[in-house]
Amino acid sequence: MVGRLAADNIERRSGVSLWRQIADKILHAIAIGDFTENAALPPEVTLAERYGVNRHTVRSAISALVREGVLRAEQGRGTFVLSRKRLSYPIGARTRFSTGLQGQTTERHIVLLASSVEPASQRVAEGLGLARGTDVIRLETRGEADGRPVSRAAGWFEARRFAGIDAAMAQTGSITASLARFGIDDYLRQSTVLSARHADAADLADLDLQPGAIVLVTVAVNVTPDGQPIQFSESRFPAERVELKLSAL
Amino acid sequence: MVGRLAADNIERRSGVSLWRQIADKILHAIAIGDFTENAALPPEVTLAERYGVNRHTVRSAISALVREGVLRAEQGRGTFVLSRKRLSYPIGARTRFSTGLQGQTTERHIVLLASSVEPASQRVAEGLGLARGTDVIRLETRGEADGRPVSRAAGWFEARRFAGIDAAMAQTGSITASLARFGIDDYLRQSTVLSARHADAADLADLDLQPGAIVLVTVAVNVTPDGQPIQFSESRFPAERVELKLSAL
DNA sequence: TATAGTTGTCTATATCAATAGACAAATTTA
DNA sequence: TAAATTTGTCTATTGATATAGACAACTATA
Repeated sequence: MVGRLAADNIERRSGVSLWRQIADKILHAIAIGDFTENAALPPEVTLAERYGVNRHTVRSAISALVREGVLRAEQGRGTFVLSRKRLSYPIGARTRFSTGLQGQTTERHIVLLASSVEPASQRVAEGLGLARGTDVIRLETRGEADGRPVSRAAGWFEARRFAGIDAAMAQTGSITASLARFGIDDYLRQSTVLSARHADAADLADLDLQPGAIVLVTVAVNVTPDGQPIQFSESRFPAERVELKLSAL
Repeated sequence: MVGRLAADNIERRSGVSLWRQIADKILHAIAIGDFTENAALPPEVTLAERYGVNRHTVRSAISALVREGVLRAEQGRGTFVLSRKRLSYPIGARTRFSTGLQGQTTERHIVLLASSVEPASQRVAEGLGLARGTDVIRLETRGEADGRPVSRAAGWFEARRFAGIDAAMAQTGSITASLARFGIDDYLRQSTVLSARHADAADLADLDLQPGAIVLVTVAVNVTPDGQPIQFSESRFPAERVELKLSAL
């Protein structure tokens, strides 16, 4: 059994090249587990027939995925799958980065990329229940699991109340631990809004993606158990590596 | 104020044509509310400068969106926004199609596209807690709001227990009402797994999308209040028209 | 009623995407 | 070892994408 790559479904003159569409299909098949790690892809000629395209077009798709580190091609043998199934990232009332991926990865951590103080934009102010323009601290972070980037997030905190949270984050590598230093032992996810779009240039660089990739975007507010907003965040997840599992709240 | 279309972020030789990327950016800007209905887009020359492309490339993007019914171009005057902000589709313990969109739309309904009886696949069987191969009824539906398709779903029900649910659905146009005929007055969302991918040919046709569009995909299990699985479903939402709002359970 | 600003159309050219065919190079199998 | 299978490379051709420039057509306004 060679995996279930959908029959045709290829759109011409769509603004998306055929090789990119085929690469997406292969990525998706791997992501949902149709190909296990090290499994062989069907030969190029077979794929070309299945999609109704020229063999060279299939080769373009494959070589893009080889560049991305998803496939490995071996002359005379075949083309093999390197990456694994998508990670399942839980989202619920007590969404935490590290605990959520336990069991699926051997190692995970958060890197603080940058931090700054800035006046709250309209949506940040709304989310945190502050006046627009109030000083807030922005933390830019990247989540990594087994060496692969799995999330890219910006978090905003009221500057007056959480002065120094950037330093705490740099030290501890954990939002939860950093908030604990400000007397916050527990917090809940109040709201999450979810959307998807093509990765932009920043996403491509931060998450090590190739052009044309899709990112899942969550915009969320975390509150203390008594309902006080403490964090507004926007996170981006590479759709080809991560799915979101909505857990009971 | 002309709206905040992101500065550049255009990727060349990415497999996605420049005009498609620019169309996506305009769609996104409209979707998040940067342009209100009837607002004028910046002139073509301005957009071309902003993205660092030729005016003709911008025109390709715009004409694609005109074909999609998102924009209206008027010679001598400008190009104007027709579509509105994204709908916000709530997902929670009591996710229901109709009630969820109340207040955002004046009209919404579900169309039954097709139904069939089939042996349960591995994942359907797992979701419903049945043996693989058990007969299940599949209902293919499309959700529409104010005349625009907003969702495309497949739902699976155990055939023995819910014999005739296809007729009920055709009559009532409501899953909730159909389940009521089988003595199910309440049901809860047990699990939801969320992902995103490019729309395939079926999605394009069913949801009236253009190639290159992105769909949000949810795979969910609904259960009775005492935890008995009754429905397994896979839904697809056009990311350019819908965002998902995860509500408290 | 000019004039400036905007979209629409045309021609020409260069580059990317896709097809077609042939054959080389490496690996596995009979 | 020979044959079959599979990936790698090359040449050539066609159509879609993107750039460039010029000017027409229409609208609003000074």
